[in-house]
Amino acid sequence: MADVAKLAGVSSQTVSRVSNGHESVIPATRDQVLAAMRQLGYRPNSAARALRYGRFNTIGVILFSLASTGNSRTVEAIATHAAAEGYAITLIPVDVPTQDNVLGAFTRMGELAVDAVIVIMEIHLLDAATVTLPPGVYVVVVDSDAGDRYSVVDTDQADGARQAVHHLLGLGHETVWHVSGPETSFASQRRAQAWRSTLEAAGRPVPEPLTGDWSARSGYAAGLSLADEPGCTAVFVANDQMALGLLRAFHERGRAIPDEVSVVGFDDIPDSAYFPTPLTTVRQDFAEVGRRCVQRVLTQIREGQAAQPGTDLVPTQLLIRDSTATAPPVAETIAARKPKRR
Amino acid sequence: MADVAKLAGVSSQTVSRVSNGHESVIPATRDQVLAAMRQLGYRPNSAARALRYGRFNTIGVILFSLASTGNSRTVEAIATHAAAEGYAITLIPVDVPTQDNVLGAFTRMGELAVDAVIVIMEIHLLDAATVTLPPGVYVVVVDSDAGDRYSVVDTDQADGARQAVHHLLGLGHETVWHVSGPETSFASQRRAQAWRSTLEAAGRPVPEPLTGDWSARSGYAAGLSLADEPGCTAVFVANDQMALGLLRAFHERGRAIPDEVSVVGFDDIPDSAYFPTPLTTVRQDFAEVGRRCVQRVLTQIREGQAAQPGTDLVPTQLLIRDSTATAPPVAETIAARKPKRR
DNA sequence: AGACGTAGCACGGTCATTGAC
DNA sequence: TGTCAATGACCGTGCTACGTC
Repeated sequence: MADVAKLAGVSSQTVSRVSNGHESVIPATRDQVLAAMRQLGYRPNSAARALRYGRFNTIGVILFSLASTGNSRTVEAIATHAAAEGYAITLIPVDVPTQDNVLGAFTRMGELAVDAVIVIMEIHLLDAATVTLPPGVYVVVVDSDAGDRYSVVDTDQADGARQAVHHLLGLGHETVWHVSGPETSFASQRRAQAWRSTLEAAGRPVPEPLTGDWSARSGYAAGLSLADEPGCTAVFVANDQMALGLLRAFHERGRAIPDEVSVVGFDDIPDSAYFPTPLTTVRQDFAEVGRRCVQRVLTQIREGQAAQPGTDLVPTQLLIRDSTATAPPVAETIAARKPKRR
Repeated sequence: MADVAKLAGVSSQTVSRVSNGHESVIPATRDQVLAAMRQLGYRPNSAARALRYGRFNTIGVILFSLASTGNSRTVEAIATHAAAEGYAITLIPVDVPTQDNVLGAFTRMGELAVDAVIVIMEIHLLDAATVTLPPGVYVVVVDSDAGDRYSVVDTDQADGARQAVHHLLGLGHETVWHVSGPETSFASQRRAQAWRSTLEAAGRPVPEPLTGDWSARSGYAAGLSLADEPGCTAVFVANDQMALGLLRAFHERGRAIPDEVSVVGFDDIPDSAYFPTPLTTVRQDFAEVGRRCVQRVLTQIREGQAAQPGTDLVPTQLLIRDSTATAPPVAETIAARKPKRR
């Protein structure tokens, strides 16, 4: 900075005023300073600034994986909105979700230059780690049921599942099968719970759910099982990728979609409209989730105090495409299917 | 720090010694200090540290979008490897790839607390922005042909495309059609060039390529066109998502895969093994790309000087699944197809 | 001599104060 | 009165140099 001041023939004071947009600098002087900055390739040292102001203008994001569409789209939205507010995003990946690694991430986070943290993970792994969270760092959690302790933003998983099941029951299906995500996922749990309670509320039988791991591979495996299940005419799959695998399994086993079996997914990934059968699915608004996370975090930073615990639910929307149709007559279903088995 | 010192009954000197792992501290004292740190939730101020050391232990990543599988997987690998080396990742998203926005990203980057930058984008937009890159910040570029000016890491796009075309020609296909990505993408350009030159080297006719935008939607549109193309028995699609759309278009038009038409994709996204026809595709090792980026960046930081310009190519691998097969006899192709048109 | 305290400086920028033109 | 120079305190940490027991 002293160099810039010397080159511009002013004091370092004036350089500081210029770089912070202070008003009481005459335009001619300002231009001179700016020219000197450009010439010397000067950039204000953000560490010094942060040290002075006590803020880093950075938000940390802790997550397990960017591999899922949901996470990467949420992170993108967070990064975009944070950037618009002058905040940068620091990613802290936790590759294997063990207690130790999560603790490590928080410890590292504690040493990092962040003003707040957005956590995208299952909250039960967060529990034990909580104590090590440095005070004064604000937290917003995504994909969690910890609304009683944290500020939580999430998709309204339950309502999405409810819409899916209602849609299928409304088409005349006796009941709805379910392929869930992994048991460790709260999103998966909430979708499964809502599926179950909606069926129970309608007085329908509740079939044993199948468990997948979000991957197309696991959806394919589930599909092979369900194709042999008598009376299965409707399936609610907990995400679109598993639905892709399931569609293929049903196709291989000669089960026509949607004529014999209706399928509903979850997420609305861009590809789902181009699955072999365009998929009826529950749309998640990841961008909105990201936006609200940033908004909540910034509110806390600006007000200087933690937000009230509570859950902010982003609505979902059922997109009806071609993978769902009126239920076939019961007798026909079982009779028609049997001969088709290898 | 003074608080910790007071609580532990030592001087701030000793606290500093403990937190930096200095040797001449007796274990008993060290434990006392550590206990005080835990009790007070003390974390060393990284701004002050950065100010002292002149390093931030942070790498910036500039990118357009996390939406594509490739980008998000590369970023994840970067974040993981950087974390293993004690570096954090700061994301700088550029939502709309205009010259202005890229310039803005670099300006912001200049003010950010980063020691180096990894740029994931088409390099021609980088050209004009280059001048504003602050000196002393090291750069590694992904997905670019700027190996003459920058340190570049990239998938060996050309070899991947060559493998795909050779595979199809080896199956007896007269020639290979191509659905490319957007013209603005260098990855797309290189795949298309290699496709063309491989055909030319083999003395085969080069059909007019179709242009998509990486989306399944655009692949579907291209598929509808190609289904009407006489003599089209083999298609090399520039990514898997477009291949998904293309498969559906071909299916709708009654073109059997792989019996009538063979299809090869690019990327090997996890879903591609569960497409309606399991896709033969060129596997990209995104994790390795990310790893090498971090390695290159850290080498520069540690040696304190920019790397020699040059391109580091990560090999690809052709995965043969079920979407490719021996070419049908020429006469049969055209004859068999015609009646199937609506 | 080993373990630890005290003091002072440096890192780079911001801001308040004082005073000059 | 407005614009700017000069000076020094300050942010939190790390390190050197010395001192003490």
